[in-house]
Amino acid sequence: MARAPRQADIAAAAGVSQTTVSLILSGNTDGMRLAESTRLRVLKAAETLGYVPDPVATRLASSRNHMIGVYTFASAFPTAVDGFYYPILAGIEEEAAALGQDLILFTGTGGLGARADDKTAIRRTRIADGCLFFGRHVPEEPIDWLLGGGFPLVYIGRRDELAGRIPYVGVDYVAASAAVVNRLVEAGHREIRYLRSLDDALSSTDRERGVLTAAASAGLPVRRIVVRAADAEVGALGSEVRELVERWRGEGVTAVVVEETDTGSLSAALLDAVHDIRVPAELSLAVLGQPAGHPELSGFEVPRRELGRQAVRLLVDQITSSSTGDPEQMLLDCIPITGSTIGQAPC
Amino acid sequence: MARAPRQADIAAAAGVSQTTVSLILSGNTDGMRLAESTRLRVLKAAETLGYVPDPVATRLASSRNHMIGVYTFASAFPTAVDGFYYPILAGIEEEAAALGQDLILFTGTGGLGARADDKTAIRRTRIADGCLFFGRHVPEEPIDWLLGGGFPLVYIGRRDELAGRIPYVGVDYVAASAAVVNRLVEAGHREIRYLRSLDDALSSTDRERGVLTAAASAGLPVRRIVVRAADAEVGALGSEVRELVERWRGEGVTAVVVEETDTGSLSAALLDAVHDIRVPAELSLAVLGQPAGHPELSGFEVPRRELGRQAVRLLVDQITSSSTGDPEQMLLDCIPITGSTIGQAPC
DNA sequence: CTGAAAGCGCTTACAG
DNA sequence: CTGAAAGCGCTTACAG
Repeated sequence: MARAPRQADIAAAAGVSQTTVSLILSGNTDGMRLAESTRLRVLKAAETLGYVPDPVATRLASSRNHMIGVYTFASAFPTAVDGFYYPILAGIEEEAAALGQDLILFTGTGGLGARADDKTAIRRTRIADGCLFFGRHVPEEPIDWLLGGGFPLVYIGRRDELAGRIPYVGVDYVAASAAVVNRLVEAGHREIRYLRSLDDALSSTDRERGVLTAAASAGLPVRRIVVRAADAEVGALGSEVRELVERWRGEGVTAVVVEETDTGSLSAALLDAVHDIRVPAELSLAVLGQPAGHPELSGFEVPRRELGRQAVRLLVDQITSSSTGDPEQMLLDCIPITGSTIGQAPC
Repeated sequence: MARAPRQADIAAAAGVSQTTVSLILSGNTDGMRLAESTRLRVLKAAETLGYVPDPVATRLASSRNHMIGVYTFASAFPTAVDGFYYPILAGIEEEAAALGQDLILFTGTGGLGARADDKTAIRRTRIADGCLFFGRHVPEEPIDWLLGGGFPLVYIGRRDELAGRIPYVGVDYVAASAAVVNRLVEAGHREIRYLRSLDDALSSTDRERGVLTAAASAGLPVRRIVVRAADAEVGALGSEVRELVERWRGEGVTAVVVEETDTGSLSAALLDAVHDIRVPAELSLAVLGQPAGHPELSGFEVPRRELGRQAVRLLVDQITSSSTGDPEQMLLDCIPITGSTIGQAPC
C-alpha cells in the first residue's frame, strides 16, 4: 500500500507550504495571522489523507517525546516476587497514563542482542525524556554520567550513594518500624525478638534502625537475630526459624518482629514456625511490611502503588521544570496495619 | 554540562568524517577496506566521549530501533487481575530481553496529556519497530491502517476480525476444553454442567465449542449455564452460583466444568459454593484455565508466559524478515492439569 | 580507503 | 499572512 502521508503531502493537497502545515497541526499559531479558511483547508486535507505525525521525527526535531523509561536491574517481572513489584509497576503505569507519558521498559540487554553491560544499557535510557530506576544496586559510573548530563532520573527506594545526589522516592521505614515496636511496648511486651535477613539494603538497615531506636528509648534491649533468609534454601531456612522460635519460647519471649523481604521467605518461614502456637495469646507477631494475602498480620504495609505514582510525578516534574536545584528526594509514610496478631503481653 | 556526544564529535576527535564513524560503529564495514588503526582510533574516541547512538535518529534514518511496543487496551497492570496478565508480561519481557529488544508500553493516552482516542494512540505505536496488542477489543480501523502500512504487529489471543488478516498467538482452547470433557466422560460422568460467563470473547466461545463438541461426540447433552460473571456484583454472583449448585445436586449432576475468566470471579464463586461438598467424592470439578493458587483443581492451565514469549518471537520474525506472506497465526497447547478434583462418577 | 551529499519527517527561527 | 532554509543525528547510495 501507499506510504504513510506526511506533512508535505498535506501541503501539496492544500496548496500551502509544509511549514504552514506543521504550524497549523501543532496548534502553534499564536504569533501568526492565519486565514481561518486556510486552517480549515489544511485540517481537512490532513483528515482526508489520514495523516498521523511521525513520532520519531517529532522527537528528533523537538527533543521531547513524552516517554519515560523504567530501568530495572534484573527483570521488571520477576516470577518469584510478583506481589512485591507488581503494585509498583501498576502505580507507575497509572500515573504515567494520567500524565500522558508512554513507558519504555529497558530490558537491560541494551537492544543490541549482545550481552551489554549495565553501562551501555543505562546510557540507552537517554532515548526517553527521563528514567525511573529500581533495584538494590546503584552502578555509580553510568548513573553519575546521566546525572552529570542533566538527564532527569528518579530512583525508587532511598539511596545515599553519589554523595546524596540521587533523586529518589523512598519509604520511611525508620518511623514505621519504630511505631510497630512502640505498639508492642504499649501492649506490655518486654521480651521482643527482631528477626531480619542478612541484607545490607537500606530498606533493611532502615527498618533495623527504627526497631532498635524505639526499643532503646523504651529501655528495652531488643535482641536482633539475623538469618540468612535470602540465600538459604527454603527447607533450611524453615528449620532454622523453627529452632529459633522454640528457643525463644523457652526464653519467655512474648513478641516477634519480622522484616519482610521481597521474596517473603522470611515471614513465610516464621508463619510456618508458629503454626502450632496460639497467636496472639501466646505470642504476638508483627511484620515490617505486610506480605500479600495476610491481612491478619499486624504491622505496616509498604505503599507500593503510591511509590510508583510519586516516582513518576517527581520525574515528570524534573523533566518539565528542568530545574537544576537540589535533588528531589522524598520518603513516603507506610500504612499502619492493626491486624490481629498483636495482643497484650501475657502477665 | 555539555550535550551528549554525537558521531560528528567522534569524527572530529578521530580526524575522520562522520560517515566513517557511522560505518565503523555500525560494523557495516564489509565492503570497505579500512585501516585497523582508524577503526581503533574511532572506537577509542567513541568510548572516551561516552558516545551512545541516539536511537531516535537511528530509527528515523534506518527505520529500526530495536524497540517493540506493547499496547494494552486498558491498563497493562490491572489490579484486579494480577495473576492473569502478569505472566504474559513476564514472558514478553523475558523473550524481548533475550532478543535484545526494549519494550515500549503504550499507555493509551497518546502521550499528549489529552484523552486521545484509540485511533491516535494506536497509530503512535509506529514509533517502535513493531507492536504487540492485547485486549478483547480490536479497533478495526487503526489496526487495519497499521496492517495496510506493513507495520509488524501481533495480537495476543486468537482474532478473526479483518478477514483473518491479523497475526496472533492464541491458545487452543477448543482442544484443551474437549480434553477435559473427555476425561470426565472416561471417569464415568454423564450428568455434567458447564458454567460459563456472559462473554463473547473468542477465548470464551472457543472453550464452549470444545466442551460442546466433546460432549456431543460422547453422546452426552451437556447443559450450558451462563451466568453474568463479569458484570455481577461479587455477592450476587456468589448466591447465584450457590443456588445453581444446589439445584444441580437435586438433578443428579456429578461433574461441573467451569470457565476461568480474567478476574477469576466465576471459579471463585463455584469453589465457594461447593465448600460443604466433598470433592471429588460427591462432585467432580474441572476448570478450563487454572486460577492462581489452586494447583488442586483438575483441568488445564493456560500457558501464559509462553504466550508472551511466542508473541515476541513472532513479532521479531515479522520485523526482521519483513515477509509479506500470510499472516502468522499460531495456537499454543494448554498444559493439562491432573489435579485432584476429578474422580470416578458415583454409581 | 574515505568523504560530501542527500534524505528520513518533523520543528523552529528567520525573512519577507 | 506564508514560505525557504537550517537543523535534529543518524544511514545510505554515490563518488572519488
